[in-house]
Amino acid sequence: MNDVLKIQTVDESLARARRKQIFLAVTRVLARKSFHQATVKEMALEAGLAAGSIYAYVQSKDEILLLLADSMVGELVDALPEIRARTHDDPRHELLAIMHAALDVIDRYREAFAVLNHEVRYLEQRPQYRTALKEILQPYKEALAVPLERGRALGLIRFDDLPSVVEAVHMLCSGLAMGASMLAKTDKEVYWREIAAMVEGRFFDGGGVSAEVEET
Amino acid sequence: MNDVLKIQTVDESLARARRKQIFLAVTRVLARKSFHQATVKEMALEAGLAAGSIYAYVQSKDEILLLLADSMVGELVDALPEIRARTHDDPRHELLAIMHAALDVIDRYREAFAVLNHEVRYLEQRPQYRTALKEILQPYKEALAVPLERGRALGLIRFDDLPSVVEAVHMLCSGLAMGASMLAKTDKEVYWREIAAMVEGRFFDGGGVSAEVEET
Amino acid sequence: MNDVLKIQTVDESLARARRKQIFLAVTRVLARKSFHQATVKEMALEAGLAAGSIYAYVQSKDEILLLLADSMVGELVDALPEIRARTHDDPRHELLAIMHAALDVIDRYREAFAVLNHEVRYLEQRPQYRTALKEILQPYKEALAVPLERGRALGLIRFDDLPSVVEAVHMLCSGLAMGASMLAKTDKEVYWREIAAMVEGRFFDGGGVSAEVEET
Amino acid sequence: MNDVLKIQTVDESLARARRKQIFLAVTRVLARKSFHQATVKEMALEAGLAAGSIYAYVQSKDEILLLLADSMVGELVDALPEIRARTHDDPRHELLAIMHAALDVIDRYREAFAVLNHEVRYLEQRPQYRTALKEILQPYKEALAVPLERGRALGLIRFDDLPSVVEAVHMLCSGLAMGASMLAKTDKEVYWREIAAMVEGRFFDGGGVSAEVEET
DNA sequence: TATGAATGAGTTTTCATTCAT
DNA sequence: CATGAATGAAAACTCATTCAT
Repeated sequence: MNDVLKIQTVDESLARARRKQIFLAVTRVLARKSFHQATVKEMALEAGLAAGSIYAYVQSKDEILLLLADSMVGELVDALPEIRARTHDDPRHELLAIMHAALDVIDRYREAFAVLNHEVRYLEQRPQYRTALKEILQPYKEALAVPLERGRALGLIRFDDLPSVVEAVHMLCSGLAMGASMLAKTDKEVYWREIAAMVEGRFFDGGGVSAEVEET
Repeated sequence: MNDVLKIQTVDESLARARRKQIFLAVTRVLARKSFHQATVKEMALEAGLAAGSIYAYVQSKDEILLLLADSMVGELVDALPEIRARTHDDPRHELLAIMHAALDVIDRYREAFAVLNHEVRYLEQRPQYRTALKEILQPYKEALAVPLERGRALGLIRFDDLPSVVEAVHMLCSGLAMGASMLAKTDKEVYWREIAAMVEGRFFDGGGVSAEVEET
Repeated sequence: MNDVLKIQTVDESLARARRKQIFLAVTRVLARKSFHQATVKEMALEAGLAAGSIYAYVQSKDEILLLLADSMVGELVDALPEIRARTHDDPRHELLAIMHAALDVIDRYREAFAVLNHEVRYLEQRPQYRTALKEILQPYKEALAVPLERGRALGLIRFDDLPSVVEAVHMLCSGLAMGASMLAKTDKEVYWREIAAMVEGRFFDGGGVSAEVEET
Repeated sequence: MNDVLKIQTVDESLARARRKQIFLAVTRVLARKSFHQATVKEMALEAGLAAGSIYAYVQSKDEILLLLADSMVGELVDALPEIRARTHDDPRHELLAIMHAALDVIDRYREAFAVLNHEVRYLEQRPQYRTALKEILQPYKEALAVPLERGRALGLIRFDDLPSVVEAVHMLCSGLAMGASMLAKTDKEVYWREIAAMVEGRFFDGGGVSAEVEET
């Protein structure tokens, strides 16, 4: 959980549970309605809270979007240790595994992500949200940076500006995920396999890990 | 202009002009704000109309989205005669040219299209809008069907279900356009060239018109 | 037609026809909707006029109610010569015949009268309308006054304050008409017959009854 | 309080109090203005609520009319136990006493009733309101049915179709009340005495309870 | 912390009225 | 006089947010 969303909490673990509750509830609501059609009350009730109680975890309706982003990044970050253990410090494997994990999260919370992806445009126009979002995405971007940096150190990949490469990888993930969500299940698998190959080719000048990725 | 949006006006040419005014105004507003942040009043004023006057051309705020779709399809349809003249009944050329024109329209009204693309999900949940949208998109889909049908007649392309191929082509266009809008100008050109090749390969099993398309 | 509703008119007979048109149209509309649910446009169109044209005959929506009253009184007044000829200056006959004619008019334009009867409360709270209404009803009340006065001159009826007796007779008519409109056709005939007897008894034979009436 | 008007409140006793507040406030407002001239805000403020708060107790402005009906019927129903105790199961006494109580309620909330009586026409054209109104009036009509049924069982009164007799009695009450509201206090007493006699004569073929009724 | 009634600013929408043609 | 597009004031209604309990 990111600092941005920490509000005075006596019992941090309870708060964590509540935020998860809210996140899942909002996800469910967004499968039925747009963010603007959905009311705060509706989301609170779906989360098992009273109308006003959600404001103990979020300062405004718009901040619910930040909570969404934070929760998704949280799920991804939780998966990192296992990924790192599994990929044995191989930067190529690690990058692809992280991307795959990201795609999984996005696909799992498809509607919420779609909404988030759309609303982010307008959120970013307000400095406060721009900053908050940046902070929330930080751990995710750092996770992507690790294998990229190591790959550069090992001479497997060449680039000057780390942030922009990270950004490119991220956009690739979200773009793909959104595109993929329009396709049928089988196509999706094929699609991702191609993507893996493409990423590998684009960023690492060939290699052969893509075949393994799909199994994960 | 589609029947769906005809309201009460007798002087159709005035109404046509007003709708265009509104369309352009809304496009401008959506470059600044989300559809839900923007008020009807704001859009009306931007169009040079008084707050309530927009309701002579649209029955509700949501119907403004239909007007957007209708106007975009209108621009595309207006370009068809020239395309048909230029492509001399060559189905491959014609299909690609229409797709290119569609991408142009989408790119020209980028923000409006992004909004439309997002809101359509919710619009389609309401039967009245679902029907209206279908009617509005009809001419565009028919335009795509023409070269596909002719291609099939000439044995250049093989498929059973026309509507689903049309749908696939359409999704390709809108998906690409949305993806492309995230990229820089130069990348976009490359992107489209690849697309053209891909479409050609996918739908016509090889050929060589993609190079010409990009010049258009 | 009463002065109150005369607006600058080049051709008075055309204007008269238009007012009748409007009156009948409004009557038809009020059979379907309440005065407040009905729009000025709707009433104008029903009368075969364009939305704004009705304002050449009426200064505001509320004034349409005056037009209604004026038209009804007009129909009654038009019937007077025939009534007078028929009743040969017999005050009892004449009074009853006028009341009957009034009931006919009210019954013919039932819905319009019901609306008028309801709205009059609020109309009368505004001095301008109070005055206008008074003027409009003037000819009708004068018509009632004639047989009453003659009856008094002939010693058939005794009262001091003419206006309050007229008012009482008028309230009897409108009250009866409204009550009668709830009853079935046959009952109505019986009802009116009883009324006629009652009026005659009350005003012309009863002696002391008239004294009570004027106090009300 | 009828189910039709139950909205979202758990604390029913608070809601009950609020509805009474609103009822009385609206009654006061309708003494000054027509239902259509009065704004929802005005009625809410008169009830000591903020502009939007009234919508926690009523779903639309029109539903305020249902609340009026419901409150009036409520007052009548509250009076029933006492009436039944007082009339010792004498159907004639009981029917007249209920009618008298109904007339009292109508007279107490004269303006509100007049408005209701007028608007009901239009309300009943919409099925939802028609049903709701029926439900609201149910207890009142049942109350009238009791003595009528018992009277029939005792052979004091003869009829085939209970509902239409109930309807007739109800129309008598409301018609009378509306007519009576035009008259001065003293006349009213006389009027009611006559009514009682009439009802008794009409429904019970003679008897002598009318004299007692007026004292109540 | 949790609740949910109350708030009132903000939006959509309607429509009586005006006025240039 | 007639028209009907345009106006904009006014109203109903919604709902994010607050706060006393």
